[in-house]
This record gives sequence, C-alpha cells and structure tokens, in this order.
Amino acid sequence: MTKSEVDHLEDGYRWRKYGQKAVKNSPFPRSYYRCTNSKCTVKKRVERSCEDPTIVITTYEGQHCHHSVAFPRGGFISHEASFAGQLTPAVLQFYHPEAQLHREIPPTTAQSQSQSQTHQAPVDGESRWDPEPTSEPPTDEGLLGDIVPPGMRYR
DNA sequence: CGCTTTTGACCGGCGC
DNA sequence: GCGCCGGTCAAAAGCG
Repeated sequence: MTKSEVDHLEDGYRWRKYGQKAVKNSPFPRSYYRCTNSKCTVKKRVERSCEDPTIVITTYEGQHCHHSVAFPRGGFISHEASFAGQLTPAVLQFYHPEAQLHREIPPTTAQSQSQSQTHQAPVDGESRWDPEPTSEPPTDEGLLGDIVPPGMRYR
C-alpha cells in the first residue's frame, strides 16, 4: 500500500497498461499494468482507496528478473530491486478492507516522491541483475509470488 | 514511426 | 444453468 496523490508511481520500471476495470468495492477504477519487458511477467494492479482518494493500493504480482530501467541520476528509486528474489512477510497482512476504513490519513502526504534521496547507486546503469539468479530461478519460489517491497512506504 | 494508452468485448471462475 | 465479477486481450487513437 502506498500513499500518493498521483497514479504514476515511478518505481523504476516501465509499465504498460493493459486494462482498466471498475470494481464494485470502490467508485474508482482499477488499473492493470504489466512490465514492458517480455521476460518480466510482473503485473501490477493499481487501485485507489474508496475512502481516501489520496491513497493508492498497489499490488505487485511476480518479481522482476531484471534491474530497474533507468534511474541513473534520478536518485529517488528505492532499492527495492535488491529484494527481487525474496518474499516479504508484509504480504501476509496486506488485505484488510475493513481495516483501512478506520485508518487515518496524515495530512502531510504531500511529499511522496519529491525528495531526492540519500541513496543512490554509485554504479548503476542498467542490467546488472542476472537474468537468472544463481540461488533461485526466476520461476518463482512461492506460489503467490507477490512481493511488496519493504521500501515502498514513502513518508 | 513506434510505443503507450484507451475502451469494449471476451473468457473463466464462482455463487446462487 | 445463469448471472455476476474480475481479469485479459485486442484494435484504434494519440503522443513523443
């Protein structure tokens, strides 16, 4: 879950929208994105919270088998790519429709991605990520394959 | 000219 | 068996 005012959350990857559907749960439509890389079967589902338009719920499916496309000097992408091979426990409790109803929204949601960060890869550029991690095949180690990068919570 | 977005249709699964 | 819901595909249009 990410709080943001804009839909296009630049997470370092290139996404191609392949569909949009309105879900009954919320008045806002849900968008379906897929990684432009043919090898990457990663899918992303972006939905807006019904109660809080400023919050978008982004669900990732699968893992990227390549590094982010380009964040050379942008320097604001998180290091989530490094987690490409592991699952996050966060996925266990990521679906609580009711829970979010009484969730409060900090008024200071303004800076979602404007800040530049601290952390910038010294030598990055492109695919330094092995197409096939030696320790684990891209096939996927978990049936769910869902991954929620821990570093996706901006504040 | 190529790529991305957009929108409607189509398909599969589930519930009743 | 039918209807509903969610998800994906595919064609056309728009933009860079």
